[in-house]
Amino acid sequence: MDTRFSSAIHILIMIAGSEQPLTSEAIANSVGTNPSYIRKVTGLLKKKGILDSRQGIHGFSLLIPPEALSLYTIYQAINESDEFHVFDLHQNPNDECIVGRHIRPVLTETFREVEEKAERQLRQTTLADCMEKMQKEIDKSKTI
Amino acid sequence: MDTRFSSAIHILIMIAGSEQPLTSEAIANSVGTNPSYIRKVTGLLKKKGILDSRQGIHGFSLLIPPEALSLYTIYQAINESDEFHVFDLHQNPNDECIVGRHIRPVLTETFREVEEKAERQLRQTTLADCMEKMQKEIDKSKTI
DNA sequence: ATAAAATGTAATTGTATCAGATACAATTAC
DNA sequence: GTAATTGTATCTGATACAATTACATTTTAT
Repeated sequence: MDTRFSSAIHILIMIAGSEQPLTSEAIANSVGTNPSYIRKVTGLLKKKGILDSRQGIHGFSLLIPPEALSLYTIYQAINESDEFHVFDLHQNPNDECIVGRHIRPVLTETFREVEEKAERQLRQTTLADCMEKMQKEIDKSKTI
Repeated sequence: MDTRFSSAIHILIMIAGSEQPLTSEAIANSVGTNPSYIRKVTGLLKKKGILDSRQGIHGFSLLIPPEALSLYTIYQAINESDEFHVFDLHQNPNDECIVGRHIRPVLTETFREVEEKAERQLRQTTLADCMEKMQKEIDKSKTI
């Protein structure tokens, strides 16, 4: 199970919503994992210019405003890829068979049509949208 | 890499397009894998009522017309799940932290919105659509 | 009936990937 | 200079998929 994307959103919501600087240990405590894992994920986000951090006593800071940070950008950072793929193609279709010879472009195009729909939704959802949803959840829990 | 969905579509195009009965060995030859793997995949498709097969000399036969067989149905069969999931949630967010306490519904809802877009496209794409695309590929290769 | 052919199924191995954990070097703030 | 914290590498355990092998079961053909 790959939960890095899920964890990344959690991490970014924390960083975006905190006034005082957070340590990887504090974040790990909330995410429910260990500090090293947090650093691994923040390292990926840093590579993409999403956040900044420095060694020593410092903490993490967002470089992109939540309203401008799409989930797609986060996903790309985590997967270290500019392409968004949900489905994998089988690798050795046999060219000697007519189906094996022509299946690749069929699947590539068909899968792309599906992935494109998901990608569009990821592009138009921002970290701010997630933070807004979370605020509603918090409000909801208070009134009950 | 999970290529069962990709393989399943390949298998079903072959079965749908063949006049004479196919063996798992013949299918395996085209997909580029081994007969046992084909039987594992066809076994899943059979469970869902997508195709039929019998031991002995028989072959495989489609039970659902290609025009009525959506990729979503195939995906469900392969993954043995009625739910369509692209993203996994991290498992141990800490309830003692306000973010950890409320992150689950936020991510569940956000991911569902993305998955729903992909799901819709999978539902409205049929095996017949894939076969049509393949015919176009075949025609294209003939004219060149 | 018997043999051949084919699927059904289980078990094993190889391989890749992810999460968890630990350790330590590098860097910064005080 | 010291303490705190990130950066990074490594190791382990868990999980999942593909490939392979083997064999039981069932059906067809002769």
